[in-house]
Amino acid sequence: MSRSYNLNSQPKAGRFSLDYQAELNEEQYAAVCSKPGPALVIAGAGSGKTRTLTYRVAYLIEKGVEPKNILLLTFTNKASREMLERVRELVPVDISDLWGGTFHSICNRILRRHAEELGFTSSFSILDRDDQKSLINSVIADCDIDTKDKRFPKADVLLTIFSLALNTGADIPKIVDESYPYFEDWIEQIVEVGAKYTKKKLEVNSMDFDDLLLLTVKLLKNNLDLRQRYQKKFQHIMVDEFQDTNHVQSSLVNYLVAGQESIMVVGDDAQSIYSWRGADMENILSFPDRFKDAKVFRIESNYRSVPEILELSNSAIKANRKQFDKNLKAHRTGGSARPALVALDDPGAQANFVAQRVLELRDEGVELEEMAILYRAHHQSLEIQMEFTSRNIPFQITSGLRFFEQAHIKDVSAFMRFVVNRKDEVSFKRMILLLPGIGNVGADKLWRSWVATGWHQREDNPAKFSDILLDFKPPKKAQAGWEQLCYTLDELVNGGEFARPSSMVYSILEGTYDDYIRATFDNYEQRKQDIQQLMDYGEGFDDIMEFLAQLSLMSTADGDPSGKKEQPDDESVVLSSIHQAKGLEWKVVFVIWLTDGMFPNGRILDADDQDAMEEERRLFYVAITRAKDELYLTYPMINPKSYRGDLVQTPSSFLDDFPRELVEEWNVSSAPSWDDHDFGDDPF
DNA sequence: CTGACCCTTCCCAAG
DNA sequence: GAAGGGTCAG
Repeated sequence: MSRSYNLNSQPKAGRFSLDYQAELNEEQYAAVCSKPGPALVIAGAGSGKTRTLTYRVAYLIEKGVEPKNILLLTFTNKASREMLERVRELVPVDISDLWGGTFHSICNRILRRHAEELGFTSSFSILDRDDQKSLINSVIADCDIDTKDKRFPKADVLLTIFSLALNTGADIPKIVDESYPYFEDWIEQIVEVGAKYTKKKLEVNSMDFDDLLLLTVKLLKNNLDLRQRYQKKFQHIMVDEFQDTNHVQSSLVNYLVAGQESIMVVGDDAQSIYSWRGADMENILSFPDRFKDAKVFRIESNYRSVPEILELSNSAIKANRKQFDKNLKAHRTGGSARPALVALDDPGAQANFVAQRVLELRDEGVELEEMAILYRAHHQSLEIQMEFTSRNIPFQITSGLRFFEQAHIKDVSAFMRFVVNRKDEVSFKRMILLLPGIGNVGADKLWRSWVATGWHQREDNPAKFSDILLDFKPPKKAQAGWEQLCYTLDELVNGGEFARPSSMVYSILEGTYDDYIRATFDNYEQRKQDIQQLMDYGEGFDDIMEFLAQLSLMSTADGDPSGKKEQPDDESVVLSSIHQAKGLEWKVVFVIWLTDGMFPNGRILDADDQDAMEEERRLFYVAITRAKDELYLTYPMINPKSYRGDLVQTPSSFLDDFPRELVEEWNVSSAPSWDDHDFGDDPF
């Protein structure tokens, strides 16, 4: 497609009638229209970061840069979708071959093309945490480690260690030494398990999330020709949320940026909240050192929040030592009330208050989707969910579990993953473990039979899976189910050709899985509905590999895949963790559970780690800067269900970081007739 | 060998 | 307060 862009063969400013000077402020304009070359944009919360990036893309295209030469890296699918959408609105040019997406999805795209170079095939599976765990457990079993007298770290802990090592660029002993000194005695075995785990992943043609990044870096590092091709392709690279990049992501960017080419990174050090997955603020702080001619742009006008909220934010973050000094200037004018600080009796009262206030605000004309409830940890939303449900307040929640990670979705996917990647031991076993009479041992035997046929590493598909699999000897009890399963697999691959994704899901459900969920789960209907949604989502795909990759890469924040669950007129309040709320904004924000131990998190308080505490404070900063018009900070004074035993809660120490006159303290404690309470006398 | 049941453990955030 | 892990009967 050499597209409409060529209609005007002489690219000229103003061609799209975009008036950059009118639509951007001075600071944004300087960044958007800067000359090619390395650039660092320090953009405070609510300063129009997204706007700056999207206009920059538009500007480049207007200057004659072809979309296919642009790479736009983001942290969430949502952010990438939104930005591309906005660029489309700005420029009358087909941008479908602009590469935009999360680090993981871009890496996935690159790796699908060159997987063979690394010993994988292009149909490799992507492992989620659960898959990783089963794989690593099989590795531990192979390692002959005596866990009797001394406790060996569990799969979860091992994975965290491996991931941290990889994402920070340190080696495993160093991580154990620094963060897990009590496993000192096991270092040798941990390293061994790590090495075998890596080997195993290659063997079963599967990559975990870290591999997607790491192997892309490896590919570019080892293959000069390929590296130069991608460098030439991506003449302009833009990275959003750069403060949250880790070591691997940073080297990836470095490999992609060729000497003179243009890179623009955007970020805000005050919003760095991902150090626990290896994010290193040094990446943004030292950017000017690594790119010698880097221009630094600062965008400090805040368009989002009323001055009262902004003043509180500025004040709250000041307690941190490690930060670029900055003071966001309010662009909006005042007139509204100060943020509310609300002490409640207990979690139930807190939920009651939030629900009550939400309803009142809706009566005042604020739409539900303009309100959000934010919290430190997912489980803190429990009472709110119950209260909203009982009051019929519609809400949407980004839970901890991704759509794809739900057991029934993974079960169905296992069938598809196996036919696509026939080395995928994890999926094969998951699939056959569903049959009654097959346990770990039986599954392993059948897997060995499969490997013995050699079909796992053949390039072509068998015309019929049943021709091969029916010869196997499953346990007697499982025989009937086994046969049924073989015929289901035949439907997924007709004469060597993959069926369409949606019809695969259909075959699996009708062929075997429906019986299983009916018998296994009490919420059969719900689960069946989810699978039907999966089917609908599959309609949008022709290629099964792309479908599976998309499922794995989809995050919780992207919601369920059908995208049609919420009708447009069905507005709802958002319940979200603060991490997932990053980059978003609402008119009204409630930050709940502001007690020591809940937020800041208890472990961090106990550990007395200054850096961790500062990150926690940045998280608080992110939370309150989401609010445009109204902000409510709430906390329960008593937590009867505290398993730590601290019945009486201490208000969050973050609340001491700012002068009390910046908030309005609401007194709503134990009014017996709370439900009838009327806010008529309150300042709102 | 499988699967049910009881007990311990862990409750921080995500692509 | 749930979920994964270990134990033991069938």
